[in-house]
Amino acid sequence: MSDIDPCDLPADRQRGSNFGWSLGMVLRRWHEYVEEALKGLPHGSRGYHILAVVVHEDVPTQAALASRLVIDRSVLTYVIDDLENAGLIERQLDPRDRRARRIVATERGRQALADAEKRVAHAEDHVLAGLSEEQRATFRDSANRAAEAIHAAAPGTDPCAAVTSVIGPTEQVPG
Amino acid sequence: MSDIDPCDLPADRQRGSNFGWSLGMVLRRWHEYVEEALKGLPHGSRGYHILAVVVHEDVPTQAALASRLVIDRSVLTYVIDDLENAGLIERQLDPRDRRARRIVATERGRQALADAEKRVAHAEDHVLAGLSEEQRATFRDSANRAAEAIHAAAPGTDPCAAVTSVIGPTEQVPG
DNA sequence: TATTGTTATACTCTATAACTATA
DNA sequence: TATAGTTATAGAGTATAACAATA
Repeated sequence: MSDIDPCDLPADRQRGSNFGWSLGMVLRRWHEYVEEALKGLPHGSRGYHILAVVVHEDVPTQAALASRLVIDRSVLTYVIDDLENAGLIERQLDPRDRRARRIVATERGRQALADAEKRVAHAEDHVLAGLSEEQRATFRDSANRAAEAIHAAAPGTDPCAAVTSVIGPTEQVPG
Repeated sequence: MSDIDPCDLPADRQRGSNFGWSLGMVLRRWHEYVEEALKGLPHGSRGYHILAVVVHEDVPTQAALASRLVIDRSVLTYVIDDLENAGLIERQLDPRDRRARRIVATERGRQALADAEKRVAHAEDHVLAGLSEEQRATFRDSANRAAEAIHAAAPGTDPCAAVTSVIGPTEQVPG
């Protein structure tokens, strides 16, 4: 905790990881391809994620939806505005809690999602063109698993406090 | 090319991919952890990526460095400014082309990088805590492979034109 | 007093373009 | 004219906080 852990890294990690850079590259390209593929869907990939959860999962309120997707509720407001204006979802009032809004997809929204899912699947295969089909499947699966673990570990918590105890607040620039 | 490809998706992809969301989750957490771990290094993870390439690879000019990392040269300018002010790198003049600047690491810069690499490796293991050690290694490797393929396929090209021909400019919102 | 959802504001990144000095 | 590097500006995306209605 006080010093830098002199743990032995495997040889291929001695010379520095570019994992973060690689992830950024892949995500950037994913974004470019998917935004292009989802033109016409309000807020593109963000609207897609929201619509997918609304259709495939049963989320009671807007707040729960925001928590599920780890986005701010103030963002959710205007994305939902535009999805609703496009006729893809509806805000339903909860008679038991008049503050809450339940978001449900319209038939048109379900169709739009089905179409979007095909497009996204195609785009993703092109983004991961450097991998074999089997590697793509494994990569997808690992990404989902890692993300769910992150989400489950700290659903809305600030991770900085935790990591400080692991990494340690030592000098950064020697000299 | 004209219609939506009715290709058969595997069963686990019928109900929609959350791959992009997952990648975003992982990258966000990576960023949080690594920025925390690299406090004191100018520009955090971005300075780290640049320093790593400067130390481990032989890049002749700033422009080549920007191309290698796929960042804008105008961004490179001020990051390099701060890395240089911290004494981690130097701008060397090329006697054969007085416009060009060759970026080289100082001894202090190499030490800072070695320290940063240990911290980043630790942080990454925590980010991927949901995966086994073997899965982490595979995931890293796939990310690097996919990113290099993306970089090699279009080093500086706009991918939108290409994807349009693949996805097709069909209707997005049915009705 | 706490929570749901909305609105308004500020801040950070990034992309873009203008500028200089060389070639 | 084209390129290397620098500087300045505008836009998008995000985070934050204040607000009204309800619990």
